[in-house]
Amino acid sequence: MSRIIFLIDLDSFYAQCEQNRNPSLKGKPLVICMYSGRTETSGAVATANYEARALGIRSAMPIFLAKKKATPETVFLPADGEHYSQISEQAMQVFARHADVLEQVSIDEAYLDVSKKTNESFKKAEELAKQIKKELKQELNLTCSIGISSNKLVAKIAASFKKPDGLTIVKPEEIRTFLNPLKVEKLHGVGEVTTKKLNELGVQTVQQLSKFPVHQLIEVFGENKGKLLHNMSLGIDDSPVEETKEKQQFNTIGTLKADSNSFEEISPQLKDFARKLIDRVHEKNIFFKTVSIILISNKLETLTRSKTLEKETNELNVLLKTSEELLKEFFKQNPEMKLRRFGLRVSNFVEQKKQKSLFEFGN
DNA sequence: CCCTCGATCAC
DNA sequence: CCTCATATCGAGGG
Repeated sequence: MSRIIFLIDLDSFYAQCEQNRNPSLKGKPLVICMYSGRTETSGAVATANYEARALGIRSAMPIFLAKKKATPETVFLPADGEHYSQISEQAMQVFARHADVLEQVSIDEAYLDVSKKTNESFKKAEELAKQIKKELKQELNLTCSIGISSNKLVAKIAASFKKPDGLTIVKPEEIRTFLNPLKVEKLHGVGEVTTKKLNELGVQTVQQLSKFPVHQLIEVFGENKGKLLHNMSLGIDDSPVEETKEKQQFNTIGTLKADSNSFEEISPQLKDFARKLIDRVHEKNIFFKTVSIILISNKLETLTRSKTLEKETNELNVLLKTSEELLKEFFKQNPEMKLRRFGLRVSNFVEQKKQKSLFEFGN
């Protein structure tokens, strides 16, 4: 029962979208930015196209730093999320036509289980991947990178192996050889902190990780992550490609005009965010039980405070009152703490209670 | 098993 | 002086 899994990644997606609606941008370094609105250049890079990456500009980089690296012809544009979402939906529809199961993991990435469609043949899988690339180019003028293997873990790494417009196939018998020489940080879920800890244990490569005693990994990283690291090092990942599921939380966060420890100064933003979240709650016809405030200090520490309600709700007033209380209580405990950013979250969603029909009532 | 909160990851 | 949104884990306390 071997599977064939694709991970498809749309290349520097936001930049491609912008270049398609304004072809004069083609060939130039292009940087798509999330501006925080505090100063002219405060914010971060969302996407840099390959010409901009050649200048050393990377996503998540502060905009002012990107500007230092930019050449005169470099173009900076604000992100237009609405537009990218629309294009993303169309791309996902192309993928869906060719998948047994489609799991969208972000605006520009999706896993496809194509085991049945390809009759478990990697030869057919390669043809299918080329067909998807062709349709994506013809219909939306987009390029993508595709990784193919027998599980999600390896498909994901394979997709990053050659970019942009790449296609990398790793058959089951090639997995160990493919993974062994890679640095541990190539594994999904191994970021800066985990890499540092592993390096301190003398583990740099996936091969070294595979030889490291699993019980010791569990001691250092806990039950779940320890086992996960061990399995990943062996190329083992049985997690299924699952139809994209409903979100379990909504949050929205923004940067304050100036650092503040005043409830009154933050209140307007709180109200604005509460309305935004309630709109989404109503759209999806759901109820939430937990309200959180998200606080980021001027020292960039993240704090959260939350309250779980007695009863689920979808009311603006309840959200407002609860989050206001949380924020007031926070400042009472931490009067000196200046906040740079502030946000709200609703979570712990409950299925909407349907009215029992009269018919059901009697039974 | 539930709640709270911080940490980590990665888009 | 560094965006925004989501999921998952673990510890600590019920």
